[in-house]
Amino acid sequence: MKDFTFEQIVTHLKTSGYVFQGSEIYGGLSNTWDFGPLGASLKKNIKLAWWKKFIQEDLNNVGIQSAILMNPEVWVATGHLANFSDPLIDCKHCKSRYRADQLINQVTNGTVNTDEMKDDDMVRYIRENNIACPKCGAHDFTDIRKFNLMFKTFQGVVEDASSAVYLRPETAQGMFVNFKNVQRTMRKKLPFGIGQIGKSFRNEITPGNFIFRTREFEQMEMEFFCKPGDDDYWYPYWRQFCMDWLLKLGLTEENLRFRDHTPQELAFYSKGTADIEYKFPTISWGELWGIADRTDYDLKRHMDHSKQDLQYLDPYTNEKYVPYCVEPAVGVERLFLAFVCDAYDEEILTRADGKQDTRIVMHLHPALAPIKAAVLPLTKNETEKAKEVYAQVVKYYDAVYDESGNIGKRYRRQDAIGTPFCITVDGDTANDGSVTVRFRDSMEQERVRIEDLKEFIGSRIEF
RNA sequence: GCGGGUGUAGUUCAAUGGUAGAACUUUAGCCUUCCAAGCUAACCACGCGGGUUCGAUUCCCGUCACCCGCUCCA
Repeated sequence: MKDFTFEQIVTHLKTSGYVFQGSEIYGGLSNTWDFGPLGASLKKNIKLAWWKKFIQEDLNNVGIQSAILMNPEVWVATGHLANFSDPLIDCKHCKSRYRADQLINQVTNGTVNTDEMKDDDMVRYIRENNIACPKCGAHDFTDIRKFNLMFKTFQGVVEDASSAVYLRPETAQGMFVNFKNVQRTMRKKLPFGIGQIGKSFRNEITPGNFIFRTREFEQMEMEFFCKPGDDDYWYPYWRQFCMDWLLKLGLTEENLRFRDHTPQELAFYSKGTADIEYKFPTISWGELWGIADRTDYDLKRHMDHSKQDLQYLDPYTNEKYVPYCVEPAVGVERLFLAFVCDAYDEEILTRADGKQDTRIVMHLHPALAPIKAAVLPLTKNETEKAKEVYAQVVKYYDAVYDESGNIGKRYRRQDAIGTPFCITVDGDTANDGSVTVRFRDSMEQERVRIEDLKEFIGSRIEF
């Protein structure tokens, strides 16, 4: 029924104070985006909503905030330092780009084990076996160019190898390396989860689709630890929990689906991985949320490399074991985009004079709306009273005050940015102490006493 | 990174080898007063840097950014 293009929605976000191009006055910087006042508020609300359901309201779970910069050994342990760099080669003839290991695997049908090969070995293998470009058949490849997906920088004043550090490519490792700290200080028994929200950085080869894939992004991840075997219960549990959360916040069911990874797709350490995908306008299905059964892979790797014992002593059975872990990981910007795409609508209205005009409305869940309420004096006679009401409302909720233009225009402005409630102060307000609340979605109105506004709004932004 | 396309006010579109017009938006005022009305003003642009030229927004080169295709994933 709704049929808008991705571009339409992006334009609206850019022109209404949600998202700006990064470093715009300097001509921008590729694939960087800044969040304006509304975008920052929406992001904040998404994160609050996640934290509330996944951490605050869940007896088992706790939240942390770990450092972006970590000891580089962490990335040795996880394999990011070795494997996160793709060995890329280009065909000089037709300019196609391949991953050297995949090219060899493809041509040899996997009979050659590239895992053990170094870059030079692969280049030599390609040359000696006269491997041709699958596209154009030429035998003219560039050397391998390493493309490490981790951002590298230096800590301290000296830029040498010993001071190299990396911006984390995922927040997960902050949870794994703090497993013992959290378990001990919070006196946690299995099962329990550690969650966090924070920025991650990946030097993606191909970012794009607006804020869908960027090199700097924010993740909301949880590592849920349980007894080996119990993951058979918890993996589907969290898989469904994440979906329910999205539905509760108003995403359209038809635009959501699970995509379970096939056995061939699974990372070797994973017992199961499911993506929750969202159907974006124009760009269609894209991954929103990954829920993975990571077994004991990460903790074991860290045990090996750190020489620390990360086993859990089960107080009921006195068994010692390395917990299994289920990880729901979601990108904030992607969620942002999904919520906004789902909420965007243009309605055709017929005006009093018979002319038609278009109302842009963002039907965001009130819990997510960047501005909860706009306080509007009906005429300039009510500005003083309206400012008083505004001062009361803004103590509890994100609110704006607007007195410019006629009342209908001000309603429309709020519709376009997704404000669920407009509070209109009129001539009667001073006498009866009440205001008109106008609803974004239905455009209906209700009279509310000023002292009831806090509860009135509060009960409607709950989810 | 490679190939293809695009680049004029905040937005959507014009025009032009002699430095740009409009609509909507925004701001102020009048009028009206519960759904983008009307009137009067104001503000605002040739992505950036070179070259050719007496003169470049226009032609050429480079660069930057965005969009579409090849890889990855939240």
